[in-house]
Amino acid sequence: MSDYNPQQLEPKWQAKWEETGLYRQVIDKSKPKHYAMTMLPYPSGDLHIGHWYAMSPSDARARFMRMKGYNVLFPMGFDSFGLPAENAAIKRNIHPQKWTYANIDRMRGQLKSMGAMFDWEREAISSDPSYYKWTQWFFKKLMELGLAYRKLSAVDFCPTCNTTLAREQVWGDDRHCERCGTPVIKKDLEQWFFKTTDYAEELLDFSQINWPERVKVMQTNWIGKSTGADVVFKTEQGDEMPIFTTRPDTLWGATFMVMAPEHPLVDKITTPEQAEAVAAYRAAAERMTDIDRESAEREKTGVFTGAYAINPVNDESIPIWVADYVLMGYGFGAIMAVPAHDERDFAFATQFGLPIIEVIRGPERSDADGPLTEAYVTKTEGQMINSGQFTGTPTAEGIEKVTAWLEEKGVGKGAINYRLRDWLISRQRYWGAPIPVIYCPEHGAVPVPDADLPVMLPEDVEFMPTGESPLRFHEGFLHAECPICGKPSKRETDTMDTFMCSSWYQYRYLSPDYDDGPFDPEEGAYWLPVDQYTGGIEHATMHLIYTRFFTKAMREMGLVDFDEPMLALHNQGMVLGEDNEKMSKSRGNVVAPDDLVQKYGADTVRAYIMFFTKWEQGGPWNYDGIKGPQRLLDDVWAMGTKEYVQGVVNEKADRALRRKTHQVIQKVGADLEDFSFNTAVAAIMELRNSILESQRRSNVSSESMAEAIDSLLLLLSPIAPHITEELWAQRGKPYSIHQQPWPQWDADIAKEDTVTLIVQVNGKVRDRIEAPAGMPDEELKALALASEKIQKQLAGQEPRKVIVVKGKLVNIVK
RNA sequence: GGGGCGGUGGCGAAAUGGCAGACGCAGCGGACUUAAAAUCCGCCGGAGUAACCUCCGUGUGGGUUCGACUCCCACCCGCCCUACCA
Repeated sequence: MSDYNPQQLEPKWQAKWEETGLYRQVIDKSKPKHYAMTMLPYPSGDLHIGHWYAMSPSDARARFMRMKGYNVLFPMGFDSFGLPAENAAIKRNIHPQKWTYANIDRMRGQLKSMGAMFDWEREAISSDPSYYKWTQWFFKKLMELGLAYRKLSAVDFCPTCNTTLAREQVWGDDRHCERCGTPVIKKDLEQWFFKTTDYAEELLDFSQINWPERVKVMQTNWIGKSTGADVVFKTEQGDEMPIFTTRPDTLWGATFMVMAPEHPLVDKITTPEQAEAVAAYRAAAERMTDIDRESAEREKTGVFTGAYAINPVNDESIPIWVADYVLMGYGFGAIMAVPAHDERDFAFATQFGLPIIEVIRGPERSDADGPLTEAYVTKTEGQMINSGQFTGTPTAEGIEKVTAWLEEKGVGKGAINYRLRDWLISRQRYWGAPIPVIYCPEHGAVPVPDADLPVMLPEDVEFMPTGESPLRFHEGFLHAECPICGKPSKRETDTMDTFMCSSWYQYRYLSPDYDDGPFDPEEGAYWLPVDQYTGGIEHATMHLIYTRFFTKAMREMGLVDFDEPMLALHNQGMVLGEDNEKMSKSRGNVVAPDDLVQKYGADTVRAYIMFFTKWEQGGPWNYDGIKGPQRLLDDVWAMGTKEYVQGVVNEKADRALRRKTHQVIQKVGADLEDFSFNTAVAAIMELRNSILESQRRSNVSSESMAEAIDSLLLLLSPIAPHITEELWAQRGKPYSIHQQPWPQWDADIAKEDTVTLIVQVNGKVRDRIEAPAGMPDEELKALALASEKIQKQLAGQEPRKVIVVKGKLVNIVK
């Protein structure tokens, strides 16, 4: 028997798998398909332990499904456009392309060392012209559908990355850039957007997908649906001033109006006396960052415009103020303020001495209580007061009745608002897919004809952090002819958000070389949609919303006939450093998978990753802990290579080993089914322990021993694919273990023949009695009552009640 | 402020409302060894006890139940998301 040497046998089997095309995944209509996908990496340079943590359990799951009889597609690729490549170019004078593709080569090699079942012939690389041609084609299709448009607006801009960002890419309470952490600033720019808001309602519908509750909640909050009414106020001069409110029942309590500083009507309505103050306030608001503006703790600021609006429900004149707590980007950028029933309005009214009129009253309050000390905001309790003919109406009913009445009067209507914003996809960077548009002085924004796709990224550009795309300074790229009239025109020099590339990669995997469309429809008809997606929670409101939007848009394009891209989703957690902190080079707590593979072999690393914590939970790495799985594989190697010498067979021991074997087959299958990798490995360890004991005692038959070992190898093969393949071969079994069916378990063999009956008195365990399995409840009860210990507990008392839990437990209530 | 997730031995963790701590790491004792590592055997939540055993124990306090780590309510702590969205 030679020693277990993963460094030698892992590359050997990886080569054999490649040579024999073991993981080539092609259409096979005789089997049910299973499209499994794990989020693709950005080629940052090195595969880190987080990639292993995300990918190797996904691989084990895909392998398990394959053994269960599915034809499994499990592809891999690279999300290879993006800022780090360009930053490397600026810092170290390496071309982004060179940097990216060197990293891809390196990481592909590292991925192969993992021994995953990726079909590399389906590899998709988003920065390949053959890929981004179709990213550009999608852009054009979205334009055709009216789902892409260009708009001048105040957008989020990262001064470090020198580019605009989508709303989803601005994070945290200080509103920083998702990539580099710099607080963003606002800039007025003309940018391309996708109309994700067109699908807001559909995106709230999760009925067709089995996704984690957490992700659904995050997306739901992000989309932020509010139901209420649009109400048209008029200024005294007669300008219409629509507002959105979720509380039309509080209209009678509106004591002032507030407009966002950017509101277009501000200039028009401001009186000459107030003009200076308003102009100063607007200028100050403009200079302020979003952090200042959106800090909820900050005291409310604002300025009176001198103008008044007419409340359509009672014709009262109320002052119009400008304040930055009202945001231009939501609703109409103007609100009616009801200080009695809105915390923000209450704070503002208090600050500026504006009147507070109560129009909703709960049962616990009366006039004797004096003025309100805080806003009363309940939507479910209370009834309307001081509200004309609606006085006395309960709140919930009031909302409906007032809305209907507004509609009747023609001054408002029921309305829904979403917090979701359209997706800003323009980036002022080089290393991305160019937006395929030419600006003609006569025809405006003209899409590049299909025949001219892809719009190639030129290689010879200057990398300077100017805040504008380097493409703008590339004369050859910039100048083009209008596709319609041929007049000298200029190309769009912004590139697309890389989330655009990753919104459709699951389709490109199907046929990465296909050139008649984004994917081969034949492949699509078989494999789509993705059955099981896995990845980190951090993409809940970015990638996972974008890709859902994209699939819905692709449905409009007639490319797919389903509504959701990924039917099931499972999120893994995050591996932390040994110090329980997020891994980072500066903290020096980074775990290097290459070193671990070098030292222990990929199988041990995989097994430990799956064993050390609940997958969705994650947690700190522990270098000592890996010894557990290491010993497991050492033991497996020993039992797989050593000849078992059968001694005197003990029937009971023999049955016990077979029972354990079948119990573990059942357990591991169920655990892998629901991503419970840690308990699956633990169950395999239990089987290992039983086998070792049986070997020590030599008291089981060779057949039972062989069954146990062969089963263990099969159960372990999705987790540790190399060692199991090697031992399978050494045991004279046919290549490959990974093509074997998942072992069957037999309920009769798995069944215990005795049970430990737990006897409780008043819920406390007082005795344990060995009893034959399958004893009727009545007999169990008798057995329990006959127990000496129980008799002592009862001390002659008659039990008040006896509860028998089928075949398991008797609880005697004194 | 709002929403979500979590809190179990020294550590990572297990437990369809039914024996809390499976499985593993570390530790302790022993065997082997000149010695160490590796390996093997045993112990391993706390308190008491020579021992059999007994009592206590799943963040805290209540509740439901014959029975609660598990369900309900309130609170404390940690992490994540969100944050003047009218």
